Amino acid sequence: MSTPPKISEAEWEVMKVLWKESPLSAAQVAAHLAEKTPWQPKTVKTLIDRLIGKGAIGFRKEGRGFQFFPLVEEAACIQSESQTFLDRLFGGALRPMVAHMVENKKLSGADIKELQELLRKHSK
Amino acid sequence: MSTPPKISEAEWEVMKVLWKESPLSAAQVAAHLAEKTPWQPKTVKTLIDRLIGKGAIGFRKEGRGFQFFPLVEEAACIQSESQTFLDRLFGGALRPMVAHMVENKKLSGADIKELQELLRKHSK
DNA sequence: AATAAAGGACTACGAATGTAGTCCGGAGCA
DNA sequence: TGCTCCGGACTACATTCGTAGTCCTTTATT
Repeated sequence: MSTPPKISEAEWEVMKVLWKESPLSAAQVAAHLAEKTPWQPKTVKTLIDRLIGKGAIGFRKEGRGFQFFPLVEEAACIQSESQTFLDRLFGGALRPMVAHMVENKKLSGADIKELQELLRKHSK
Repeated sequence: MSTPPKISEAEWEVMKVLWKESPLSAAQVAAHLAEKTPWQPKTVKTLIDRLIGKGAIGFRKEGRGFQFFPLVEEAACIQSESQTFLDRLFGGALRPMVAHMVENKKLSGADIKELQELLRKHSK
């Protein structure tokens, strides 16, 4: 898979809806987002159009309208966004970031155990 | 200091220079950035102007020119950027992000030890 | 069949961003 | 003392983003 396109903040919300459930019509996506945001259906449609332009989602004619679905994987997008973010704030250094986050966000005991497990596996 | 202003990607580079060493003249900042980026001095000056407008840096007249210095702390900026980022990509959940990063970025043994230490302290 | 409703295509428009350029005033040089 | 050059102030301009609106066509309804 090629590099995922740059997805803006608002567009990301659309992608999250489609990653959770697809294909969906524009109206359905708008309905999902209406629960979380104050966006008008037209706004959502614009975001969808732009995502199509970026190659992030695809569509097919289905009955009276179109159905939209992701063309890029969530994991790949997270990957590239995380990379950009890390480079920007920490020059790529993960440790100070995790330190910061561990201190400011609470983690469940299970989360911590999983992280410790991850670290143990990678410490060799 | 109140909430740090929103600092764009290019502006962030300027801040990093000033956090490392300040006060500096515009020309000095431009010189530092010239090593890392292809930006013209005028471009750097524009970024500095915008950062002043946002209240992120301050200045004082010093001899023939101005000296610039940060008004916001690096830690505070990192804090707020990290939060935005986490909310956007992970709905605020730290674990999947760290998992992703641990698997994709290599950490030094010392980094891992420090992280484990951090987690241990927070696991209670 | 005429009309109303639903959805897609195209247009809008201001703020932020990346990336400079122009013009002007003061400091130093000839 | 006039000219030149550095740095500061203001201006420029294409893109992207957020946030919609308008208009046209296709479909369902009476």
